[in-house]
Amino acid sequence: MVSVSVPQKGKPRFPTQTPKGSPKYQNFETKTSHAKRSPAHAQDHIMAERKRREKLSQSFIALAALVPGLKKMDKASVLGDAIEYVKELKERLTVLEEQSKKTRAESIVVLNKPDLSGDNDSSSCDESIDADSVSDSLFEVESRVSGKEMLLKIHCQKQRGLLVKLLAEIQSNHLFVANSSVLPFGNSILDITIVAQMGESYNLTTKELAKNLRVAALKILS
Amino acid sequence: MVSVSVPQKGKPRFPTQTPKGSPKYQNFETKTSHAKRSPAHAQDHIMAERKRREKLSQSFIALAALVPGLKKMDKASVLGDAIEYVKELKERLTVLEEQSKKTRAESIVVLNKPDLSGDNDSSSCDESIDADSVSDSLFEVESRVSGKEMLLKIHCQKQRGLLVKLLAEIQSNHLFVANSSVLPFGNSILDITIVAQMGESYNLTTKELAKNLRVAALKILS
DNA sequence: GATTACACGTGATGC
DNA sequence: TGCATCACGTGTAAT
Repeated sequence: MVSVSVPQKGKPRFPTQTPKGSPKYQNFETKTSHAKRSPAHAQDHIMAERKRREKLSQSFIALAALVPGLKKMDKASVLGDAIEYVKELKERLTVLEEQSKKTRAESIVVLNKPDLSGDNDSSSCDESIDADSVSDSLFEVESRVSGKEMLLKIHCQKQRGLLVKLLAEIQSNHLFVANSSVLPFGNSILDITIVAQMGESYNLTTKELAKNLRVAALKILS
Repeated sequence: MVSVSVPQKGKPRFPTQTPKGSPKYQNFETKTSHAKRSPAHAQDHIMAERKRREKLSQSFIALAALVPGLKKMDKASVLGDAIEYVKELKERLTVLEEQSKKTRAESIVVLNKPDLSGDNDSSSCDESIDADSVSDSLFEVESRVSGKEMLLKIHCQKQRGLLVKLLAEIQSNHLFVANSSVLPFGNSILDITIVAQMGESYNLTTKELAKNLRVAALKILS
């Protein structure tokens, strides 16, 4: 229950308006040791401090409004819960961002042609597959994701038994083939297009999947 | 209610440890109007207040540590920047969550065009598409040439009569279809792969061909 | 009564 | 010089 502070009569919890007129009379005669201050200055000081406090209180209220599930409206509780909330938000954000990286943003990966769109992955460009050994053999993988379906395009050299091998590898990666097309192109090229259902436990990046497929395809050539 | 304050010694900004030992002696003799308090109680009160303040200050520090790019360590600034930061985190989270929902559940994820503003209804059919989404409509063309064959890949929105229109356009561009595959992908995406023989008089660039195909496809939506 | 929390006035300090 | 910020002690409610 996030309730705003109830208006008090005697002592407002969060004073919306300052009293402004407080007829306080300083004890002007007791200048004990140090000449303290000019009365006008003292009043200015008081007012400034009031303003500062009110600003802080308003910020507290504003912060409390952003934190869901606040039980106590304590300053300490507001701060503490806000701290935990920020931590939680950060955590969720990093998780989601990581997940998003895996599926969406760079879900088009073309092997053997890294210079397709100039879109360079700065963070996880670690596994640069040794394209040297297979630079002569054509093998490109491209994938797109829509919902729980994946569209997989493989453009490669025609090899005997390649399709079965690829389909087996796909299935062992928790991708279940729903539709496929194999088009011969030229003399020695196959253009394979596959629509597959992504299993619940599928969690590979496109790059990882492409690597697996390529490795599977390379085993035939040995 | 002019409170007499005792002079303090140090003034730590964020006191890490409380002084604990302040030998303050109240003016016990002046019970002006109200018998104020027992001295021991007063000391307890002071200590409790100190503890509370320190707790708050520590929370301020902890909160400030979570907010990146903090310039001022003001209490007001910490609160204000924390508020803005929480808002920003929330915003980014909702955006990412929405995006994730769209990717996992249904709808279309347009690759290579991450900035989709069109919020399309997932359940409804694709017969009512306003002009805004038309211009952003997914339509990607990719072509490869091997000898006198062309491999043509078209990734686009599913439209009634689209395939015939495309094939007609292809043929009118001196490309003669030898093989074709049309795979539905998701609810409203078609992935078309075509192998065509390039006629003798074919002399278009890929870009021109893609443009012709796109224009032909757009005519259906009118 | 004891504990907790708050706003207030105030002196000190740094810019 | 002010001006802003701070921690402090204190009175006062509410729990």
